[in-house]
Amino acid sequence: MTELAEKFRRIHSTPAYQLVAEAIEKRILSGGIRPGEPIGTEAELVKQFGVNRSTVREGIRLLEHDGIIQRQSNRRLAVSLPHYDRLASRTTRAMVLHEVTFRELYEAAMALQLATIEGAALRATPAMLEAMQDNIERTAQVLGDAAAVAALDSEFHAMIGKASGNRVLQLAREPSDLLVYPTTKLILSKVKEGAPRLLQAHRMLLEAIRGGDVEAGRLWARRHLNDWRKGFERSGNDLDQPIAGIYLREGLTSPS
Amino acid sequence: MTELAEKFRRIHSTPAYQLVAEAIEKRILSGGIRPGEPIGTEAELVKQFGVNRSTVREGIRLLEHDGIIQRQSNRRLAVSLPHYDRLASRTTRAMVLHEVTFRELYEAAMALQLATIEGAALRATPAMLEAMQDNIERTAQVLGDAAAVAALDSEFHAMIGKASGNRVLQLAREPSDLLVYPTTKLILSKVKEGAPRLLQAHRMLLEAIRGGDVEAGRLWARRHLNDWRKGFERSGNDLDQPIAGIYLREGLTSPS
DNA sequence: TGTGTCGGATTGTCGGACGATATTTCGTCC
DNA sequence: GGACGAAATATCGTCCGACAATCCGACACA
Repeated sequence: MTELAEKFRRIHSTPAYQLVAEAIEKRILSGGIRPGEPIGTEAELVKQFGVNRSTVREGIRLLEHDGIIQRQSNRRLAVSLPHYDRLASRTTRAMVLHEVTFRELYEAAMALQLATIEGAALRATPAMLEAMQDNIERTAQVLGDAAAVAALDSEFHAMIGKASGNRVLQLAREPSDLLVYPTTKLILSKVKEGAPRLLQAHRMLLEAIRGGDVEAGRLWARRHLNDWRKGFERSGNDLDQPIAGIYLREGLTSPS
Repeated sequence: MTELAEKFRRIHSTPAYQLVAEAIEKRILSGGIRPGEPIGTEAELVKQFGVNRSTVREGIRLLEHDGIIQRQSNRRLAVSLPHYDRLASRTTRAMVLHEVTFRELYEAAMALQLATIEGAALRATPAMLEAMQDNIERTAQVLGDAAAVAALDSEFHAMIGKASGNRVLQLAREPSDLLVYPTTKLILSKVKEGAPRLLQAHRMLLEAIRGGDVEAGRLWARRHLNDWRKGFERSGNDLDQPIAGIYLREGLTSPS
């Protein structure tokens, strides 16, 4: 090959449907259309952009998929706030495909939990505390049922996330949670003393949050997650295995 | 209306294009088709699913948008690993729409930075260290240019992320980084002593990582981010303002 | 070996169409 | 005049068929 004196930028023509999506997205992000406001029917967009309806449809599908627009009961399109679940499940998918290991998950979850607990201890509202208390009571009543306890555990941690009052943290945590807590069911069904320990940890966490005791919160969060790790290993799993296997076995969590 | 004794679950037929997307996605996630392998042409998918090409196209657009399939030079569709940037920019977008505040960002970034530094101190490879050293030297040479320093700062932190060897952490961090570091430019151009302090922090961080000194790493990461916060406030901004404003003013970072 | 040409395959875009639903309009009846 | 129900309308999901642009591979040619 002869050496190129001047390198040319790679030619890249953007297809029309992407331009449509980007145009709408830009308008939304810049605040031109606020969440809840209608975005116009397909026919109107066809007229405005001067492209075929098929093209418009391919474009809006992308935004719809991202959750920044939504069809309301009218069937008309309206701007909406993307819900966390949606993003989390995407990220989770990426993690599966990238074959990240449980160790990576554990490490990240630890950092995020500690920060979340801290936020919750400082900012939890009485209503949140009450909801968590309720969750704990329900957990106590189904202590023998691994699946039920796992589900309540997941709910409990989601509550802490909400109570932290930090949506960035919540957004960062959710994908990991989506992977960590499903394995809890697996662990609880194999490790007998798991459920009582989990309940005890939840109780102490709530107490710490209620008292605004950051240090106690961090301590128990650490213990709680370490319990998870020990249980994970004791139930015959290796922290360095990729998450894909278990994740698939447990079934995909597809939020509609 | 007569009262319904039994409430029926709301009927909800999933549109065909979504079914197409889900079917392909499931096959990919379960490992049926590995990254790099072709997925078939549109015509083939039309035959297999028994729906119209328009419908197939709407379906594959979604997966293509998520980055789990890609068109290769053949124009044929192939499975691919979703790149982090793509997810990060989605998440960033969500943060803007949800009007999260800089304080939330700061808090989350702090937790994630500390964890990342820790991982990097334990696992950074010589090649990564060298790249970081190079970044520092380049930074020293453009110390007067706020934009250049900010870009190199962003690069430096991306390197730490990679060096941490924890992809979950990286995935969690990237969206915050995408929002924190752009504001660095703003800060550096208003706070004179910012650039030298930033450089100093980078030097100490690298030293800590090189020496595997976790505590020093955490210390300097904390200082570094606190500098960012102080600079942010000193340049006339309020931590409790939503990120939307500045983010838009600085322009959208649209990858690809 | 490197270059022009041709045919087939595939995609991006288009125009038009139909049935199913939800919304609106409007006439009827009290 | 207002409530009610039916008809007209709007909108979406899906389908069909079509065309140009582009890419790939093969083949001839220098």
